[in-house]
Amino acid sequence: MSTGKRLAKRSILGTRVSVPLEDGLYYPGVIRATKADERNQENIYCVQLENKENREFLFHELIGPGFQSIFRVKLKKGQRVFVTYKGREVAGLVDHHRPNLDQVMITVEPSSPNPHVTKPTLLKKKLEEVRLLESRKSARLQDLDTDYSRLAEGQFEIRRRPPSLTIEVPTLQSGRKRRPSSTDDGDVMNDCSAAMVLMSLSCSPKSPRRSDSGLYAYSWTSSTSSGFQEWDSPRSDTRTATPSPPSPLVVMETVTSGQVSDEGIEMDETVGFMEEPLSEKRKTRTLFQCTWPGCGKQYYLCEDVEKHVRMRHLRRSKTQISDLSDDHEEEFYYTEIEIDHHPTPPPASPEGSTDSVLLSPELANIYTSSAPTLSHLDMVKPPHENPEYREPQKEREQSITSLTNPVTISNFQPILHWQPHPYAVSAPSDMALSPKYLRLSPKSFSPTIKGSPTHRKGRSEIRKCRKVYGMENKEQWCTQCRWKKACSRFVS
DNA sequence: AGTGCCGGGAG
DNA sequence: CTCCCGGCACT
Repeated sequence: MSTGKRLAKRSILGTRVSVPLEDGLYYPGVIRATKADERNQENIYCVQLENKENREFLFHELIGPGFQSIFRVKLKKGQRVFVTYKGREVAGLVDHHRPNLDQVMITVEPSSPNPHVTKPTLLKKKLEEVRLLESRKSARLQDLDTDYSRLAEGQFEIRRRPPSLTIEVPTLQSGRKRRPSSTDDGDVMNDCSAAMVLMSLSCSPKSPRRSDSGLYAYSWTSSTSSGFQEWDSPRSDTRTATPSPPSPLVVMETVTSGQVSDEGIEMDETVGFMEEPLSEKRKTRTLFQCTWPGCGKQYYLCEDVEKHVRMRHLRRSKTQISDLSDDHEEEFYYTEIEIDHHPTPPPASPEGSTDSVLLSPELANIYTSSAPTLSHLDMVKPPHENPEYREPQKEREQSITSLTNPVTISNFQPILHWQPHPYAVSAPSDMALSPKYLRLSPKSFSPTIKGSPTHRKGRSEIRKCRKVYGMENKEQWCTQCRWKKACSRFVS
């Protein structure tokens, strides 16, 4: 039953974003104007900083709803961030960010307006729980706070989960308590401008790689002539000979247990962080896989894969390696993967002794991207199969469709559902998630992934937020979907 | 059983 | 209004 109606779109102007300044830190600002840069096929955004200064940025530099995801960023020490602590937002400074562990250590000072912060507190958060922008809270959220105030004296905050962006699953569904996601205020922008904006990304994915830091983790391009290595994918029927961004793939299923670590550092010590639920529930084996395009080497040990990335792909000499102890750039180029009951051959040994790749990149990709369940691959359906998908932003269409090599998306497509790991949610998958972008190259979405058993027509092919983003990324759903209303994003 | 979303209730 | 969800149609 389709209402056939779409929500009105809102102007991108006024959108709050985070922008990188010279010190490598991100600062809040508001988009005041945009202009097209034809040569780059990329919009230029004029952003007004808090000090009223206006600066210009390219799309890919902006972090915010509809723009780049925070997952793309490696947070620097001293970065001001916002997290939810015991039901209320607090501001803190990043102490250390370990992308590979999806771990951000944040110091929160008692000066924070959050009454729960009575002493300097070190919080361990997952990146997805970290916001660069302060939330504008609804009254409801505040109400929730009072509840917490009453309850928080004891251990209740453990039972009543602190709000978080974390992918929530059934527990939150019960009762009528609002999911107090503080991203809510960004949702409008998500819905309204993501398509346009992500599209813009798709046009110029040539993110400049900053040499000084890992601010831009990815340096990739959609052009086959980019000099990037190519996947030597056997899926020859599609144009998969595509340079793929070093797409850090995901494996970890949504794990929300990290939340409880809101208690601060003491508690953090006692809280199993991520690995526990998975390894317990399933007989899985954790491997570390290089996500550099065309590589896919796997190692048992984290340090091995880091070494591999540094030396082989980042081309750093040993002396450099020692210099870069705080750089951690290599962390962007590998991911943990878990293999379910899979007769995997023994992983490669550390760099140097053998270079054999355990799995072909493609195979590895599949495992990685869909380790939780291969069967979900069949959910990933090309947008063109949604006959009624409409374009909100006509004016962008031309430049987009002129993209010669949109195939890249197909490489990301499989990861879509498995975003829990922040690095998998970064730009590439955002692009793929964008309806606009999806429409670009329908052919590239042909179900080349094996293990897609169904090709049934009809309802199952309707792309709705739940299907596209999955339950675990409910915060990315359009508002309508979250309210169990007719989807406004994938209109059908 | 899973999904989409209407209709309607709570606040 | 916003947010949430029971329940039904549909697959």
